[in-house]
Amino acid sequence: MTDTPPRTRIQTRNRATILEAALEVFASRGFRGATLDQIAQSAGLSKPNLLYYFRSKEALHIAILEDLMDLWLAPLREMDPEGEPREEILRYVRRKLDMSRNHPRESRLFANEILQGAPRARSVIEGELKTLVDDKAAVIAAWSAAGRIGPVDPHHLIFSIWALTQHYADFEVQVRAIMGGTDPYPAAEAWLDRVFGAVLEISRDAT
Amino acid sequence: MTDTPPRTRIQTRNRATILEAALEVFASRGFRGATLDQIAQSAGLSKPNLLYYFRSKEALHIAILEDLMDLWLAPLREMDPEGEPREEILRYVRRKLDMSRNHPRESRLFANEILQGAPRARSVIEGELKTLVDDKAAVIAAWSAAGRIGPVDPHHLIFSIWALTQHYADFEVQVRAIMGGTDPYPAAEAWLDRVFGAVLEISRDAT
DNA sequence: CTTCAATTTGACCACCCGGTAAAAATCACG
DNA sequence: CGTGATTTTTACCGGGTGGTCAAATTGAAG
Repeated sequence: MTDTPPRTRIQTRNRATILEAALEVFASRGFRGATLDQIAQSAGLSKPNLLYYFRSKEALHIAILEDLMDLWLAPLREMDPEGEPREEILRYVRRKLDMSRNHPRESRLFANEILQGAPRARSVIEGELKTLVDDKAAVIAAWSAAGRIGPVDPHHLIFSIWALTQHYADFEVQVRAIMGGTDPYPAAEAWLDRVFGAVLEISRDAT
Repeated sequence: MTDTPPRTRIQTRNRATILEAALEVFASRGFRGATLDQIAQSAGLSKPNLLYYFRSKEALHIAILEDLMDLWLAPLREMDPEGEPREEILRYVRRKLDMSRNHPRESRLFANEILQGAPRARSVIEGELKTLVDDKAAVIAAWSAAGRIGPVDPHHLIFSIWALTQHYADFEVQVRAIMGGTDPYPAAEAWLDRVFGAVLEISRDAT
């Protein structure tokens, strides 16, 4: 599974440079749209030299995807079953929105992969991701059943958080075209707080 | 601007077949990822024959995009300033979710285009789309100011509707991986009703 | 300075892909 | 059936792209 990790300083440095460059190019052009020449040039290396570090374009893309998943799932992992439900969920929303703001390329790369049918990430999604989501969905369901938050469909709540937060990164061009020069994130943060605040509210006509 | 419309029966039939095939392929592989051979084969034509109907790959993609926009914007256009605010918005949500359900390929094609920075749709987005959105946002803002719905940020409300509904089409692979074999749409419909119902609710601590 | 391994380069290749040209086949119509 | 326009096919091309290979260069260590 895990091949021998990079050894020398040159290896670690160059692998990092390549991954950074590849993230940029893959995110903005998609897998097929990206070329090894572009990535190599953006990394300041020659194409054969790049291929010395990563066996193939595919291997490079997979490496990025693997690096990505930890970062990507961290906010959901941090959701604490022992915490205050409403606060935990709202924090997750904020952390996820921060991801869109601070890592838009990662978001777009991931979106690209899913859009194409997840040809290279399918196993992670059906495995690690699904497990984590089911796990946290159970937590949320318990909170809901205990009346500590309003009645929610846990899975669809999670989908909503993903959709709403990632939208600002994935559809950035559209958002910016409509909002003009303004930075959308401050308003988005307030808005998402309001949306999920309202959804988690315990129904007023409860006893 | 508009070139001479198709004349003969063969033209209309074949153009339609090609557009259908191209929608399929572009949606699932992206612009760069799609090949003319795939599209031609999927349409049951030879590549040169396809190029007899559309001058280039780019022209074909643009033609699809143009066809798409009317369909895509129809639900928002239908939002009636004279209608009952809450009902109008909730209907828009439902219509948009129906779009994801019945036209997932169109949704993914569009998502692909935006993700890549809207190289071929930029003008439509900055023009037609922005105008429409600003228009409807003003309507929503008026409703909100009149106290007929809760206080909302109209633009971000619209973004939220787009994000939540399109998510089920664009990230279908992920949704299905997590939900298993179940059709997500029935639950999604109920959930989105609940989400936007809660958001539009007039604050309980109003006088 | 030597020496061996790690790294980088330059030259190259086979394949794919968008697009063209021109001949061949088909169609519409009198 | 004849004829001119429309449609389809066959053969082809040039550029781009992922990937290879062997030689050259550089780095680490005694």
